Amino acid sequence: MATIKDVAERAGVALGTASRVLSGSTQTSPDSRARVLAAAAELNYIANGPARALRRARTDVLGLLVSDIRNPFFSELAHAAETEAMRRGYTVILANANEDEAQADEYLRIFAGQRIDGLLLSPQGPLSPRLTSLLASGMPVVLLNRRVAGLDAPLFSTDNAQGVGLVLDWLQAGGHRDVAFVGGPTAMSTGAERLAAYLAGRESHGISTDDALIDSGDFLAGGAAAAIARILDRGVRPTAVFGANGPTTLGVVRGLRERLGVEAASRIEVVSFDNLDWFEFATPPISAVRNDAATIGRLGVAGLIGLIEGRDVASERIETTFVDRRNV
Amino acid sequence: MATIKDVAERAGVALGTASRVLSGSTQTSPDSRARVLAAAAELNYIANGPARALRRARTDVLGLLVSDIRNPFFSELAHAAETEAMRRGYTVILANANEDEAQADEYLRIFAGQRIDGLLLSPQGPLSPRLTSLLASGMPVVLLNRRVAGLDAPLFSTDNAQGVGLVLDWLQAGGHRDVAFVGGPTAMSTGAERLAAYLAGRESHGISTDDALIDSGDFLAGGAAAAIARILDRGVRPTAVFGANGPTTLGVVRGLRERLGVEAASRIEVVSFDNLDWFEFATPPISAVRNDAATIGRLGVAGLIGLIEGRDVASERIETTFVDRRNV
DNA sequence: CTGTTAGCGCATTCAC
DNA sequence: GTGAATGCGCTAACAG
Repeated sequence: MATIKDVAERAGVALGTASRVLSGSTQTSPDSRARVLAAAAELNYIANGPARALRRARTDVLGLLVSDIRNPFFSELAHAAETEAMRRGYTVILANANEDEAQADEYLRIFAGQRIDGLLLSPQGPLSPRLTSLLASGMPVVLLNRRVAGLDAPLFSTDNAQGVGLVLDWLQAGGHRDVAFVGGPTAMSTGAERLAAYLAGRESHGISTDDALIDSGDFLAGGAAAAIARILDRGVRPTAVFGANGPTTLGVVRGLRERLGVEAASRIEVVSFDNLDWFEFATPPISAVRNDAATIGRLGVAGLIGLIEGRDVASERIETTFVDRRNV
Repeated sequence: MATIKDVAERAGVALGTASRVLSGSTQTSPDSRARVLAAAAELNYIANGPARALRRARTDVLGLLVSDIRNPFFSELAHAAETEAMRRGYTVILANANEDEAQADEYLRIFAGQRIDGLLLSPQGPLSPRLTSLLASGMPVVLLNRRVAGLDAPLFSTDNAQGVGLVLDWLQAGGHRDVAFVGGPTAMSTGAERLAAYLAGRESHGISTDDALIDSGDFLAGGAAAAIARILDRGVRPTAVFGANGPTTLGVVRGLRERLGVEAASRIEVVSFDNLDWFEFATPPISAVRNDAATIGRLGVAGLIGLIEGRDVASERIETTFVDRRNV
């Protein structure tokens, strides 16, 4: 692999000059500039990132820690974040915490070792010691969609209350009274906020306040199926079910069909936070809050770069829209 | 951030001793070992990756270039690859080519700059100059699922012919004669192989050889919907449709419903290469080849590490299984 | 077993 | 505007 020294030799200039041409801001003569560029092209020169990072004390790499890349919300977010980062000259390292705190911590260690310039974090749980020490070391951090107690960083997140409001309006318009709610872990701000907004708004939307209709899973299909089963076990018979995120709604539909059979399940309307490809094919079609992962990813990266460059960055709430599939 | 020098000072040993304890293979006295470890823990020492990489001329980082992380096949693959890599002491940098050659090339450049130790590649198209020069520089590479002409690297891929065989058996068992096939780009080996296997086997499985029933999209929903529309425009009326990958099947179902209406579409059986969460909810349920992305990712990483460590690595075909949802 | 030293590739400082 | 020299943090080679 060619080094900058090789380039300089071939161009007949000193190493410093080559460096200035290739990455420096300082002026260089048109002549040496042309010769260095030519030499670099001929040698197929690509600067050694680690060496550059060592010298400059920055890597132009951002770390993105999400809970599960297999969740379409996060894969869309990751995709958008990566695109935005690349556009701005940064590279993203993606890590999956698997909704597991220990693994999240391990990745934070790896990120620290790689000397990332900043961290995009969708936290799994409370503030870990490693995260605390990362913050203490001055690492720029932005939060994606989930808040964490004790961490004062800009947050880019869905407007959960607004999204739940759209669902409540839709439920009311459909004349539902007995509505089951399957939420996520209340330890996550997303889970807590969606539940809180639902509880706060149900009465004014003509929805039963019977708490037998409320249960929570783990924001994954398995936990949600178990939650809807528990609700049905209490003897209540909802006419509609609200799943608080994409995987939850998947589990809800599975659970309803297993428990009640396909026929009876098809008489229950399902509505979801997070809009998935297949909702249009369900029986009946599933209406949903469109949760704009791409915007969150894009704004998160922009905010993080702002932080890295020393600017003030404010949190942002991203509005949702609603996809009504009731009468299509 | 503490350096190894700080650790050595605090432990009262020389820099070299600290290095040996922290990452060296050579023996050190239990005493210095304990003191260095204690000092490192107290200082919250995390080795500077770039400096280490510079000196060792390796980064312990693998690059993974996929075509679209939003495709569940790849997000599952990426997840498995990342987990396996971490288990073996490597970090993965994930890049999305967006099914775009120029972007793929740009990422190869970034990978080269980061001095990754090896590359997991799911190629987009033909051999680009940059890929050629990467290979020429001795970069270890394994191919995931897609072959590329002129590149002789170990390939870890689905057994496409075997998977298509399972579909053909299932179609025959269902008594289908008029079957539409919606494939992907034949420039991709995946697309070409699935089509070839289908064409080769259809006659012996009692399926019409009318080529009006065959068309191809881009392995994305949009292209597939257009392809099934073209097929219907030719006046043929299939009783079953075979979608050659997950997004394709999504597009097929959309296209059928748009074109024929929900009622008529529900009388057409759909079968898919790649098994998606929602197939059980479709009307009628969609049977599918389970394409084991996780195994491909895991074996790919294992193979790549083998290459990096100088071992011989053989290509592997991963068998598929079939999820029959016809009579559930 | 341990201390000392060189140098990985680069950006940058200091002379000129 | 350019050349020479320095050192980022670390590992490995060498000498003891």
